[in-house]
Amino acid sequence: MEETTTGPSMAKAYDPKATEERIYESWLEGGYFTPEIDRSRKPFVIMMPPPNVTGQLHMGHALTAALEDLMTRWHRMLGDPTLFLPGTDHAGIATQVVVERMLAADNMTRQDLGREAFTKTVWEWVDRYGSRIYEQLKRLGASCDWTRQGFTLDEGPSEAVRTTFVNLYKKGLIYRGERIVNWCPRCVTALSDLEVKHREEDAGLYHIRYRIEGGDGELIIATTRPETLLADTAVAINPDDDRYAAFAGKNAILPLLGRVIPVVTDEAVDPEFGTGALKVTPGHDPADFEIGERHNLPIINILNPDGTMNENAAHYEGVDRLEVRTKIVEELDREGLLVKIEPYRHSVGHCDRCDQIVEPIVSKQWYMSMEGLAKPAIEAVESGRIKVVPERFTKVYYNWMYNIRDWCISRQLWWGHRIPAWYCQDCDAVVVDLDDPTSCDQCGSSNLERDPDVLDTWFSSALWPHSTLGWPNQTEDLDYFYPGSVLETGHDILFFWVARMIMTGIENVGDIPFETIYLHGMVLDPTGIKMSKVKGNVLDPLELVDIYGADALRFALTTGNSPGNDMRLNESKMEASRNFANKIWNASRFVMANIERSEGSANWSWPPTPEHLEDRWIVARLQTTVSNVDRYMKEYQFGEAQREVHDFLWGEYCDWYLEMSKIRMRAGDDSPLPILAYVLEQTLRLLHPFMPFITEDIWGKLIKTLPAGYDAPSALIVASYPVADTSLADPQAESDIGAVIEMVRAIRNLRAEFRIEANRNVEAIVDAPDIEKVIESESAAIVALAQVDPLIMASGSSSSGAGSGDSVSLVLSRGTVTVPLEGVVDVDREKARLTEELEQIDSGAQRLSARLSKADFLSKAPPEVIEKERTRLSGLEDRRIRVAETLSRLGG
RNA sequence: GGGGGGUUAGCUCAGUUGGUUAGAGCGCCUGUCUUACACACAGGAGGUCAGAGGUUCGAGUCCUCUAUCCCCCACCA
Repeated sequence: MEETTTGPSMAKAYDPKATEERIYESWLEGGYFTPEIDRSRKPFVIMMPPPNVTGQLHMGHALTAALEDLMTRWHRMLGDPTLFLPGTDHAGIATQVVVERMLAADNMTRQDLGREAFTKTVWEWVDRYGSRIYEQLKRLGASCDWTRQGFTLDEGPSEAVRTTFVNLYKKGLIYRGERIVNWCPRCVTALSDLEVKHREEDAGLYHIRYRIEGGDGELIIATTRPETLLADTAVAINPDDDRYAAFAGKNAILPLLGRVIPVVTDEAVDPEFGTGALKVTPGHDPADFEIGERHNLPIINILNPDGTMNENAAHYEGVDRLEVRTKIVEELDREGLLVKIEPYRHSVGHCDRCDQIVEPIVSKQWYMSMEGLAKPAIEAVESGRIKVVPERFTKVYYNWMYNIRDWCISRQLWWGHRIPAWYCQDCDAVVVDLDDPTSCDQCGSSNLERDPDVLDTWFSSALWPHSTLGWPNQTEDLDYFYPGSVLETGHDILFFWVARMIMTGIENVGDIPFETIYLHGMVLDPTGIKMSKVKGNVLDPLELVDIYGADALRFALTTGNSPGNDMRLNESKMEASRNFANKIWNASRFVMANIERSEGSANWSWPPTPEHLEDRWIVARLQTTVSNVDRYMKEYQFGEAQREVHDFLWGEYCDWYLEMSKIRMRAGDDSPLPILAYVLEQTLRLLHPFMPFITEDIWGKLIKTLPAGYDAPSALIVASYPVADTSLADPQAESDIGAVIEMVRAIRNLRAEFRIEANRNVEAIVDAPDIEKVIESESAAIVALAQVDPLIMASGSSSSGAGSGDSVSLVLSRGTVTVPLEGVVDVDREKARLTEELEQIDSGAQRLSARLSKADFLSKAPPEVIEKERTRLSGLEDRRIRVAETLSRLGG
């Protein structure tokens, strides 16, 4: 029997676990995630940044998914054909490192397995874990088109990679060159500049003696990497440095090895730094490499790929370079060649993936020439064809793009897209083609060997917006869905990914890949530190989903979210979000239980016409909310849009309208019910992009209770998003109910202040001539909500009650309410309170009248502002009179 | 060395064409298990919007400087 009052299938608290999976299944069954190509409509397209194929969902993914799904669902409800395309990245180094680690547990290396067996092992790994991240995205409610999911190593994207490589090679924009690169000795591969993270570290600045050949003097050089002296091929000084001018053109003798090396002069040497003399190591320092080129210096490489010294390092062969540093310093010291070691803090490059210190080495790698590609990509943003949200990141983008350097795209890995270049073993030809060549196109030899390297994993990511749609083939998808709408991602991969997509998109397809770039901030832990596995401060999104529900996690991630701004996530935000979900649940339970209790909805007209003042009020408030949400959504201010819905639902619908409706229904008037249902129905639509599961679940229950003529989809996900109806705006109702609310609050305030027992009603005398009718028509609400009994209108009574000292009056913006409280009012205290209020009114009025008497203000401020201020002032003056009257009645 | 961002209530943060007395959540204080919800309800305290100048009739919001924290980029050994 209790069930009839609480709804048959609704528990007292919302249970996400019992709901989410079932709802997601229903969406999949409905096929709502797959758009229908409709040439008459512009589609809304988001490509999800592909997570690592063997990865696990972390908070960054959760934020990405929440924001992207929010936009996707909103556009779907706006009626746009909507594509949210999911996919995964083979993540070259990252994945290879994981599998290598697994092998290491069995004391195996990838070399033990060999290339073929190793890649097979990685593929097994991918087969095993490749769908895990998809399952996790589904748990968050991401409404991705799973029929179009992609993987960077799939046939299509691979064809795109090869086509791009071949095209750019033939245009001369991809080339092979021997130059200095960042080398990770742990990953045993070259890295791009972006994959090197610089970090300040305390180290030493070693001052070493280099004797001049012929015994006439010495040069003392300062270095942070003394071990590289083994590869020195010169010493350099600034041409204008008088101190060392005598040494220019002479030879120095390399310490320990005794090699004779020239002393060269070069502008790059800063006389202010260290001693002003520089050891030149073209093989292991980028700046030195350039000096070497200018002076034709030989290049010596002293490192093996794994970071140990090679045969060029004499007696240090086989020893790791960091160990050599210690040893060589000892040796120099023994030989009297070490002058001193200064403590020195400088930035050291580390591998982005494994954090090992990277070493610059000279090696032959493949490069992509960037300047020409960057130009149209810069133009696309400058012209506004691509919009960046927030706008400030355009500056960061330009800075990088204008100073862009060629991109090292080859990696000495096995996991990835193998470079489609063959080297003829009988001549020096390089064959690059779409199809695997069988013979050399120069000499005809069939003795070809393929380049062993693979491409940087970001090469395939860069093609993502078009490779997933079928490019290089002219597919219907490519034609319809390209360019995409929004590229949403973290600002940390603006260069790695976003900039490169723009460049390759324009190059390959001839058009920008997306119209808007939305960059979100980082998710920080409760103390403001970026979450990272290494630091162990990660909150696991899936664990939070288990505890609070997916809706609560998504809602928490978009609470107060502002584009580009980092945000901290903590449990209290999760709780607040869960509580909000529960609030909706219970309000819905109330509405549905009452529909069931009454005769049902068969006789309702739909949508209902609000007639009662309260109904007109909540419907008008709904319109305001709808139009605010619409504005915020269009401006990508999702945090604000969400707050708008939250505040309306909790602060107006639940706190006031629902409470007011109870009073009418208790009196046997069920006319609020259609309005309750209607506003709830609209609010569920508004809220759906932010909390998809619970809104869909309630929707399914609610629409069953609506009248037969009700016409809307059975699934909220494809219902239309509310549009503000200006004919329902009602400033009068907003103002009138606003006055009623103010009055109820005033009386509650007095009750609390004077500790009136909960069950004791008070008498209230209302003096508000201009809204007397409103108060009378709302008397039932005031009586019930403020526990007033009786409610006396001052004009209709002798106002005798208001004359006694044992009463307290509150002056409101549109009237006065007086509550006689015999025996509880401290007259002196009350007088003090009123006096204080009078002072506040006076100071406010003074400020206002000062402003209003200024000629400048009157002549320069817009008329509506002046009018507003005038109204305010007259309001204050009214109040002042009423407060003063009350005070004088108390004998003050 | 360059660039960007932050500094608003005890805490975490909103506040986007400059315009009433600057908001929310959490926390705190006082009441209440009032038949939707104690994951709740009612009431309350709490802010010279980092500091100093400036522009303006009017500044949390625009400009300059200062302090402080964070992030990014950069081949100075």
